[in-house]
Amino acid sequence: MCGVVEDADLTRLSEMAVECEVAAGTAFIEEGQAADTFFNVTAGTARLIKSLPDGRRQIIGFAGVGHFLGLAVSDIYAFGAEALGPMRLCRFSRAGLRQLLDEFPVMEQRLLAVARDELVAAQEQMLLLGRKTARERLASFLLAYPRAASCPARTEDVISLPMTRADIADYLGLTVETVSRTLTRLRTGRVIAVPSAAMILIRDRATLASIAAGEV
Amino acid sequence: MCGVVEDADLTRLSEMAVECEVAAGTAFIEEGQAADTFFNVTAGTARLIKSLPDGRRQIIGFAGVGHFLGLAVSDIYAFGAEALGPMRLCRFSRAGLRQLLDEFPVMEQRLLAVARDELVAAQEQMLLLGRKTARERLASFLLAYPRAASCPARTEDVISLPMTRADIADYLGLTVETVSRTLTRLRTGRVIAVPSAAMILIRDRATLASIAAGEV
DNA sequence: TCGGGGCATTGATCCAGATCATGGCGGCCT
DNA sequence: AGGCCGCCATGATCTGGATCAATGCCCCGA
Repeated sequence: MCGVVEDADLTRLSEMAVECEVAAGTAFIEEGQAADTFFNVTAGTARLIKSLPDGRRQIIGFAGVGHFLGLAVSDIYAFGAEALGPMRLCRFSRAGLRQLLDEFPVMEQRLLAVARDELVAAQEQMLLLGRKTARERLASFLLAYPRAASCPARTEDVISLPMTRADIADYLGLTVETVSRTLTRLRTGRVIAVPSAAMILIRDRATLASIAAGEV
Repeated sequence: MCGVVEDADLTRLSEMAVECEVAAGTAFIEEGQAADTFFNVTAGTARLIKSLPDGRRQIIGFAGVGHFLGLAVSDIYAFGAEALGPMRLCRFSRAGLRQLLDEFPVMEQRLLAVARDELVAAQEQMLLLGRKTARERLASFLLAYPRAASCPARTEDVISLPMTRADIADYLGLTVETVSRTLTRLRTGRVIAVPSAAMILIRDRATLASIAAGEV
């Protein structure tokens, strides 16, 4: 689970934290390992991954600045986390969380609100993964990602993607090839522009929204 | 969002509730409508549905006895709910919830725990919908459904299904035909038995678990 | 400036599961 | 008891996206 808290609490939190940096690509949470610590992202973005034994992987989300990671339900991490690029993290013990929650009861409400938001997002993603076409998935992603990411793009219609095509594919339940082809078709259809691989411009938001909703 | 609370709170809750019955098939929560009330299931099971404009639907979960429904994040229901069979419900105003939470601060913690459990389940379902084959999806469903449902089957290996094949299909992101064929193959392979359409026996749990994990 | 390695794109072919079509069964209502 | 209707099973065919296979491009380091 991950989420955002207010600055006031973050200050108090930081007193209990150990700051650390991780290099690009580092897997700093491993699915199935003992969940003794949790993290707050202070710089960079992580991909959150669930895997099958044969290597198939599903990215269940991306965690940007401010998000909490590793607040597992059980004693074991339900998913892994890997740095998309260089990251900065604050590391806490789970005991520290209990202490903080006792100190700031309002935190409980905040965590609940965050969990609900994530649940809503997860339910939307189930609809996407279960019933949408590749084209609809990409359109939905391009519309929803900027909101989900903590650092929105420079303008409304410029999307800066810190992840690779393979990550997008694993997030949308597709293959790299299909993501690439589908983006090309959206580009050909003048719905988006792709000045560089990591940057996408929305040229026709209304059409993109229609596609995302399955109306085209 | 839905979940289970303790008897003590349920007693207090019931003082604020309006009991009501709904017939099989009734859509008692409509996706997109104003979320002014919420419900607690006291008998029966509901399917929770998200739909696309053209009629495609994804069932995001099943809510059995004890589950809360309609605790929307926004003022609008994020998904609909329909009775699988005749149901009994307790109806509350959202104002009543605020009142209850103030009265029992511990409720907040409970709701958080419930939301987390559902989030974990939702993430597991994302892996299923994004990356598993039809066979793996059915195996996972047969193993996970009895735990998710509040009323477990008579014995460990007997699963009683209150929903149709179409519901299972919409839950697993498949078609009715694929669900039917896949169950037939599992039956032929002696992994399960299907004495009647609504009842499934697990004959080889170990194999079913291997299939669900993607090892076969 | 050049070379190499990791992305990304694009093309050709394949296949799991969707779609289309039919028949059978079981429960329920009259 | 009979008939009807909704659900389930199964067969035939189709197809969106996966898989297999090159090639291109960009960035970075020496």
